[in-house]
Amino acid sequence: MKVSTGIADGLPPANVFDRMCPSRGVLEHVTSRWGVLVLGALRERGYRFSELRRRVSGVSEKMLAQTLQTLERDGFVRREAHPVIPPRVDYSLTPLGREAAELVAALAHWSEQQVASVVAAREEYDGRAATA
Amino acid sequence: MKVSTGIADGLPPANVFDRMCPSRGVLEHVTSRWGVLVLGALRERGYRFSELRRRVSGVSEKMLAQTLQTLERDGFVRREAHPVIPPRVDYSLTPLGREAAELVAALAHWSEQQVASVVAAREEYDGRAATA
DNA sequence: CGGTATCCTGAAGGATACTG
DNA sequence: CAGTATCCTTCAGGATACCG
Repeated sequence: MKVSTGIADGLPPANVFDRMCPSRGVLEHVTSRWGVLVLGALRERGYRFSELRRRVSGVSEKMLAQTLQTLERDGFVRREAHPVIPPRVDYSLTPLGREAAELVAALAHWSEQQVASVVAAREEYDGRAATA
Repeated sequence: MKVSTGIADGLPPANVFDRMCPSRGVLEHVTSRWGVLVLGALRERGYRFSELRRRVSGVSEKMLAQTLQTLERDGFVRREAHPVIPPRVDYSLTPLGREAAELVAALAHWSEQQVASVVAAREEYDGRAATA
């Protein structure tokens, strides 16, 4: 255990982005690589930790835990730990988290709609670049 | 100059995210650290390179150039180089880019609105964490 | 099961110098 | 002015091992 980087010791951020406007940090969290995917999954229903791990393909335990902690700390995700054996922890969206998830989903949905246009634009660009 | 990493040689992406759904790449670009800020600035009006550099505080020449190239390649930004001395290059949004900018701005705006709630949630969380 | 702790690497990105 | 080239640092994040 090294000294503290800030926040809750050893936990997620405390990075350089924090020097920018604070809303930027919020944006960072919800649009982060795993943030979008976790919010996207939780938009449908609540999930347990390992359900999420399978649902969000490719995420490591570490990053899932970290992402969930960040989103929980920001008030977007509610964590319910059931004191049973084996342990069972449920994650779901708070009302605030649902708003975030809807906005992110809108952006993600738009991205899917426009992906063809973007690919076309890229080919046109690459074509010009090669010719030039 | 090393071998090619893919795209237009030495240029921006070709990263691991590309293995995910392609719309993910689009999302990445528009929500990237400098992507949001550049789109945000260009939403108001067109800018020249060094105007943008001053407008988007903290961005390095390298990252601004890279961000603009990525956004241009995706078809979000139009680049107009005027063959004069000294050189003059204008950047502006394409219609597609404007759509992206509006959605990102919506998310950014929401983040600003909710920043107080988020900070409150964080303090509550940190308080519980410290007590526990 | 649901995590945490540690180590390590690859990629993002800043600083600086140079160019058409 | 509007970039490109190069070097170098920082850090997100994967692999692995371990714990309540």
